[in-house]
Amino acid sequence: MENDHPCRECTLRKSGAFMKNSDEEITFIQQFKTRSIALEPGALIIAEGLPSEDLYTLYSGWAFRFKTLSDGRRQILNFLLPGDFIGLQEKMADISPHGVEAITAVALCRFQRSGLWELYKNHPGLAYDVTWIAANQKDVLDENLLSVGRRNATERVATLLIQIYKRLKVIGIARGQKIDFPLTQQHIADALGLSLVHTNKTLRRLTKMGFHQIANGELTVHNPAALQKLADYYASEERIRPLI
Amino acid sequence: MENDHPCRECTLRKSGAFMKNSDEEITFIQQFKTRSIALEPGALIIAEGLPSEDLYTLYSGWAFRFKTLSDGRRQILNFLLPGDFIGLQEKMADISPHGVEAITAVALCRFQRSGLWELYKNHPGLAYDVTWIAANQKDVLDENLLSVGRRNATERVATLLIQIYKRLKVIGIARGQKIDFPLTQQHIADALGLSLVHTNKTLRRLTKMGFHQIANGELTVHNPAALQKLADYYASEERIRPLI
DNA sequence: CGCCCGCTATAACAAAAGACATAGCCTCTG
DNA sequence: CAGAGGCTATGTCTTTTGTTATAGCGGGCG
Repeated sequence: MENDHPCRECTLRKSGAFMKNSDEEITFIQQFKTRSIALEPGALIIAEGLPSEDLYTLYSGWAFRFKTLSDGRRQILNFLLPGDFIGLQEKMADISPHGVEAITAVALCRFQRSGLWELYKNHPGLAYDVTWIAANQKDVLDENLLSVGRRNATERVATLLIQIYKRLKVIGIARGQKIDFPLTQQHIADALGLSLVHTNKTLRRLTKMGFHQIANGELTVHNPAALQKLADYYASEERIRPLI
Repeated sequence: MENDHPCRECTLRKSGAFMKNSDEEITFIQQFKTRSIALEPGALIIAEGLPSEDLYTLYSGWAFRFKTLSDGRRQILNFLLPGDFIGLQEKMADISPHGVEAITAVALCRFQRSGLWELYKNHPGLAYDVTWIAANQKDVLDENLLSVGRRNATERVATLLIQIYKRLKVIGIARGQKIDFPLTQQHIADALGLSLVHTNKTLRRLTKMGFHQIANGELTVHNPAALQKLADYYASEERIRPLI
């Protein structure tokens, strides 16, 4: 499996959504990367409460981070899309305080834990990028916390749809107003702190009002601007970000 | 105001809750620090949606990060206690996606924006610490998102009380089962995604059940273990963490 | 080919949380 | 020292969300 996806050829890198790295940095990232991994839909990438040795970049597919309460209630913390970095906090704390699960089939670039320190010592630019990524993930969580804490069900669902739509658009895997959409209503409910039934009703309502349509694993957003207004969602535009 | 709190003498550093730094690192931090700032209760430290130039460490007092929707609904993202680093994400994105407000009188150590790059270039250990801090803040947000998304009102309030109690205990400013507690019920409501009235009723219920008492700006936790169980809150122990 | 299972859909009812109204207490201030 | 304003407290009623039950659709598999 080695070098099946050389970083220099990385299609994500070529999408224009990510910052350019120097040749030297790409060489280091390539060497830092130990292998590629392919996993089935539903596979557990990191188990909640267990030590986790590795760092990953999600190369393709969808995944999510989650936490559960002892009686099984589950909260999805955020969705992971291509280009997202996985495992930062686990790296820092030995035991992962949350799990990570694949939604679709996913491809991951795996990095060795020990290489991180060398990255900090010899590649301050990349080190800065890692912090950038961590801070960015925090912003995403802030936005989710605002949704779950203060938006009603309709606004929450609208926010989720528009957020994902925009994230996919930036990395260039949207097709006009259509995107791939592998989430089940249960995923959406768990991410928004709603029950499955109420999520279903809310989605139906939005569809009836003409905002969107979900069919055959595809989401169509008919009027992104209107949806955004309904959601009261005006986060700053997705910016060009680092890719490790 | 310069050097009114020399880092080498920092009482936080001496509390044992934070990682030791080398002499050289402390010298750098001292030089990185431009001044100390004292603010009144209620002061706005960082405005939502405005550029923010600076980085801070909260030296004493309480503050909180927040976001608001356009109609005024406010979500408190997390509370900031002594030793917490402020401004990481703002640094990364020029415009702060959230505000920071003082609850009590606060003292802040201010750092110059430009120094951060030098920190990454010449002090990889400290750079690593900065990432550690960002990742840790993410874990705190994860926990809050779990609360707001999946815990009921009683569990949420219990979680908040026990969390703050433990955080203050670690930095050595608890007095047995008592801690200073400057939060109003409105702060608690805004942090937990509840209405003020419902927060009040929930707090009363917990007090009547004998779990805690709030009076004269002090919180007494009568039975931390029982409260923790009620909250279904079993986050890993607070660990020794870096201090910049 | 038929059955099971995962997912969506919907109705009826229950519970949790929110909204509104009102009151009391305390501190600050003119 | 009287009034205003911030905070806590509590009752009543409304709304939102959750729960339980049931049904249908479609794909995968024995």
